[in-house]
Amino acid sequence: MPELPEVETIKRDLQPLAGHIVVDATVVDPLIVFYPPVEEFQSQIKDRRMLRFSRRGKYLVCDLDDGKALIFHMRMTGSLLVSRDGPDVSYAKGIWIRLVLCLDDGSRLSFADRRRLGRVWLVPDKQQVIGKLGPEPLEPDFTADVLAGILAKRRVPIKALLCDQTAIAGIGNMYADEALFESRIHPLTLACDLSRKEVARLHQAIQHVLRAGIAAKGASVDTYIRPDNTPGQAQFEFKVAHRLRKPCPRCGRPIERIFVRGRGTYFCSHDQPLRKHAPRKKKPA
DNA sequence: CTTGGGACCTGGCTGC
DNA sequence: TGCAGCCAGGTCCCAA
Repeated sequence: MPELPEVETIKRDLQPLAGHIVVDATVVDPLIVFYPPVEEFQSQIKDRRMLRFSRRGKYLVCDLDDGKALIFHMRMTGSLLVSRDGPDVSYAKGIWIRLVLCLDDGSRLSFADRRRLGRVWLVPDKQQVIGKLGPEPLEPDFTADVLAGILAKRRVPIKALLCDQTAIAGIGNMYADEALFESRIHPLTLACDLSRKEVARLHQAIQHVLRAGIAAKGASVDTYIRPDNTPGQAQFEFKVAHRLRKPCPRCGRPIERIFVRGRGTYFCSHDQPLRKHAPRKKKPA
């Protein structure tokens, strides 16, 4: 499940491809090309130079020399793979290649996606795709005050809000659970009920778990793999995510799993207690 | 504004 | 052993 640290790792791994030209494109599975229609996609991407790779939330953006942008979203099981010599990656066992871009140096950039939920766009204006995203949690302007502003008045479980891409970009199920554990906040706490102290702790924790995830090159749970076909290591550092019934690193009690807005949520009910909602202030008459 | 459900997908897992 | 059915969760969309 590529989230911000995984997509950031992919982006960094793809930097060597910047400056290369797409000499041919093969859409193996038309389903993943969301825009434009497949024939147009294939003709429009051909002979374009890839200028630079960037990341916005969980989206990977490649600016092209004609002003358009090639955008990928991995959703649950997507990955980008670079192959230079040797057999085509599409022959590797357990890899589901949906799109292959052949580059001018003979290498290939392939989009693989087991569950076919991933998406690829080729658009003149990238804002069409990434325009509604919330702030980047690792940018300097994402301060504790900014986070407090996002949480204020939102009567939504904090876990759900952390995963809302229009509120904050890039956080998904795994890193939301990790950030809430680190800041000792129960996932069902309403966002508007968090104290100033808790918001400050959460802000710290969000940045810490994301940076740690990037440093470990992402978490290889399920199918996430780096473009060079090596796994990330962040899953070994998780304290609660995907650790059902394993001991809490703080208190030793078993990690539990509940559902918050339909999403499996791992946490420690002892270290992340649910306190009563703050009394709602009555408006002066 | 918020919640809930379904839809999209497939392979790994569970249970009979 | 085989097979049906459940489950994972990012995003969108519709209904209440």
